[in-house]
Amino acid sequence: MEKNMKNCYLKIDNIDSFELKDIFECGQCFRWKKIDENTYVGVIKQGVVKVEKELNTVSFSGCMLDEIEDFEAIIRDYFDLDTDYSSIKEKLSKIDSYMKESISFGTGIRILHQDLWETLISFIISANNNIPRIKGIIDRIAKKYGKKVEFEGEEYFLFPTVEELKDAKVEDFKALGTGFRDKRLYKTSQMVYSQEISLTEIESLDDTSKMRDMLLKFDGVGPKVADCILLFALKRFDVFPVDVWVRRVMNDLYIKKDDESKVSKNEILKLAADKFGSLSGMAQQYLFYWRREEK
DNA sequence: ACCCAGGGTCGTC
DNA sequence: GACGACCCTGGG
Repeated sequence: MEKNMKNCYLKIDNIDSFELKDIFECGQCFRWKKIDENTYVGVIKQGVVKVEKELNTVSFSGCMLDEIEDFEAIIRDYFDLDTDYSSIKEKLSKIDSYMKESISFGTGIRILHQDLWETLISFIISANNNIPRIKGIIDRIAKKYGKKVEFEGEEYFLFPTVEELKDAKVEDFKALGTGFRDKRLYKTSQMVYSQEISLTEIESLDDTSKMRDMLLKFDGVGPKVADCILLFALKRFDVFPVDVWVRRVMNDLYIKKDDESKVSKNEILKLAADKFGSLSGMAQQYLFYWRREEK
């Protein structure tokens, strides 16, 4: 282990609504790896974390930056442990039988509270892309620019800080296999570094639509990516990111047009707002995961 | 070998 | 406000 890292450990008993597969494979995050059914290892902002679940007990073993003071606080925040998912699921289940079924499928989902900078870059990469490739690109960025951490005999790389990524040029991004997203990643990195748009300021806002307006100023951030950032990094549970899968599931279940590409986004958003209201983001994750995983 | 789609966005008309 | 282009990779 490196000198400026330290080992941390936390065990939580009687945990509710917490299934590893549901949390890590519902499409919200890209840096968690399955070791076996009961074990995942991932890289978060402050270090490498191994999560193991046995019955209703979850343990977290971390190799974390020395500067962190409260491992438990970091874990509780990242895994959204202070939100009552039982009551959310209960409310959503009452809406209709489709919600009930999607929730019973993804009953252990939690919306992670991920780092804003990392989420911004990750979801710019996600545009017109598939999940395995997105993961590969992020891994290569981390390996080239991020800090190396050794944990249980394996090498991991933290996602690079703004400072660590500021010298990456368009060609550097291109060389990592980002394709046409190279310019967007470069521009956005520069905008963040120069504080042309301040991430700290975005985080300090409480109005969701003002946050969205600021996010939309970054190159490569359109409505869908902005909503994903709002949901996965800024804990705005009222947003409803619409992608091909969500369009598909919403059309199949509720709108029922012959050609799903003819369904307007506004139609979907209106329906979601009416049905799910302030819990739209949660509903979106259950539906997305259900539709993608369930054949 | 060929075609298609993937957690969309951008530039142009 | 609609429409095509876009890097690359895996799967049919």
